[in-house]
Amino acid sequence: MSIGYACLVIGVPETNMRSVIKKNATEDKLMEVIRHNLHSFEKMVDYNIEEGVGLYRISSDLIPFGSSPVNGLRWWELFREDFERIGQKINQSGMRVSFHPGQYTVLNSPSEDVVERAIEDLRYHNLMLECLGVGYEHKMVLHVGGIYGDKEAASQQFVENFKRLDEPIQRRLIIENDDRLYTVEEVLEMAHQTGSPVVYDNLHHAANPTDDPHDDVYWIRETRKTWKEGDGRQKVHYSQQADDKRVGAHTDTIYLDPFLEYFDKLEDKDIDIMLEVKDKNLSTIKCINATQPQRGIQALEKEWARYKYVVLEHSHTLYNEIRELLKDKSAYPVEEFYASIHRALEQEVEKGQAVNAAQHVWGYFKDIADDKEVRAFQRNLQKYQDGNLKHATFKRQMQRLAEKYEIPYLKQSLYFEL
DNA sequence: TGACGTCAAGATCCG
DNA sequence: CGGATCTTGACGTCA
Repeated sequence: MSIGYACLVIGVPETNMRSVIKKNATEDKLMEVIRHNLHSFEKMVDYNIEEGVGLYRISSDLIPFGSSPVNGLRWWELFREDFERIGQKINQSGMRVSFHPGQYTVLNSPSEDVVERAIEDLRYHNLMLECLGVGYEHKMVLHVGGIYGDKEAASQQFVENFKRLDEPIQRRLIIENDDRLYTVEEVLEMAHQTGSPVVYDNLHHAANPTDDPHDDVYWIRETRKTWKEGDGRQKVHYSQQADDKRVGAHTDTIYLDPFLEYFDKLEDKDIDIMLEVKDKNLSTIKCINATQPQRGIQALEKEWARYKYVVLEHSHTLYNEIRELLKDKSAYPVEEFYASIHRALEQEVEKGQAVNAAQHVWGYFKDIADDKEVRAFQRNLQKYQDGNLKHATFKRQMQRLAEKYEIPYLKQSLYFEL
């Protein structure tokens, strides 16, 4: 069983992705951005290995205009060594990677041009997986596409166009129920014709249910049957409904109570769960820790190192409570730990508390900062207290110092991210 | 024609 | 001039 996240990571240095707009897409610029993005990708893979994250979705934007004539670079040759090196890390660690071409890759479109570009886009994604040298259990997830006034005909069109894909791409492709058009039942019907495994997305199902009501357990059981030898473990997407947003919009973070309820009900734990959530790796580590008590209190202490200053800033009371909670080294109070962090983050940041936290952080610099930096900090602190400097700006100044003085403990702190 | 989703680039504003 | 903040891009479908 693995739990994973999509594309981006929070609070890990050197993992940002860059992009290029069409009018600036010169060869030089494309080379530079691809090199940068591959470096970031490798750092994310390293992070995943370090943290024991076994499932990861790679960003489709890794190669800008990867499937478009705008990018004429033979990137698969130019960066062959990078792909191979990263692929080896993936294979050696047992990590499973995937791609999820977006809502604009539409295989069943009535427009031949759109279909051709969708095929080209899938080739691009598949080529990256081949460059990495990963097996066919590393998949590409696709939505079915549009309806165009006749769902039955559009479904048949999907099946027809599927046949046009190269054989390796057919083997990689898996299809997912979406939140508006194709229900899991309809996707299963197509999957029976194409032989594709089906990814069950619980929130899409809630937003776009089948006529006959069935629960997640039922649909996970049904979609499991589409996963065959060589496809790897069954994969599902999991997310939670944000109360204050439209139906189908997911929460910013995964709430452990409903997640654990979902998890406990899973009939077969031999499954990979891709979380779709704004806080990405943060929820992933939380859910991994919550389902793997054998990780021990060290796992929570490691988490605490990242969260402590942002918690302190929100609530001194909860900061102290969590410190108490972690004192018993034989216990594993994972649910209380994350519940307290969540409660803290929900609280408004009060100025006095923010100043207190900032002074804790400043402690890392006070002996190494030069006079100019010391004066700047004191000036900013005063300005912030007087209401003349935004909280975020004040913190960004300190983040710069953390980067300049290469302080690992602060560079990985969520104090600068949440 | 806007909404949908996403995030960084580009553009512009400000001190 | 550098940094902060706002707008655009890139994609296809549907209402």
